[in-house]
Amino acid sequence: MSEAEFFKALADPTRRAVFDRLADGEMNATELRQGFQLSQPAMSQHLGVLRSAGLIAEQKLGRNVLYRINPGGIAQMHKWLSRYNTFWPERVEELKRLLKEMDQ
Amino acid sequence: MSEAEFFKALADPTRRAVFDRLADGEMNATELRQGFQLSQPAMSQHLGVLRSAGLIAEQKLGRNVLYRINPGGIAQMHKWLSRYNTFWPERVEELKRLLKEMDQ
DNA sequence: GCAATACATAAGCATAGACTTATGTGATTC
DNA sequence: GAATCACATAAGTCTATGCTTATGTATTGC
Repeated sequence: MSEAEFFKALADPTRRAVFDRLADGEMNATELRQGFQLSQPAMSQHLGVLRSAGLIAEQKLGRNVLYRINPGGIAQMHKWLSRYNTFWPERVEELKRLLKEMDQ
Repeated sequence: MSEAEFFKALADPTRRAVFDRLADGEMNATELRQGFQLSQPAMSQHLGVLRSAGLIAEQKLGRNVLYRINPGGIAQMHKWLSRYNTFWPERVEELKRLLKEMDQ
């Protein structure tokens, strides 16, 4: 996993959609493929890229493989972004929003 | 500027380096090219991509064009990332850090 | 154990993208 | 106003990438 590999991984719209779908809950490759007009190998390759980038994690369960979001990947992105915090004027508003959200 | 075009724009290591360099202060294309082993058109094309993605802004000054980071691009990235805040365990720590930083 | 299932891997193809050289365009300098 | 400067744009090349079909490899069910 390189420094900012997640950019290349998420540059593809299909992989973004997969990632987004996994955000709703862990899933195996076959379930993930529902709704996508994609061959099984294509999905497998996409999952491989997301995994190499550290964005998702996998867990073998029998002949199935369960995929889920890897929180570390999210943290990586936040870390990268934090370098540019000074350029983020909405920062204070966002903080307020997050804090309010956390109080619920 | 599409939904998440910034991913494709920053998927390229050269463009990330350019973006990073602009974070230190606004610069024109010729100054930006210093230290990069790149032809002038290549740099111009990279800047075009970053601009289309909404990551940088440009300002014509005579025959020079001054480039700078577009804060809106940073905000866009944060907005995209915020969808996955629930997967970010370091979130609370990060918030604390930001708040402490803001107090200074 | 044999067929089926759930995946990964291999190989090939077609398009996208990053680069080059060549050229165009507007601003400056003399 | 002619040369120069600071860029953008055009066109072509080469590699990366996303897809396909074909095949390999565990695991499960009967």
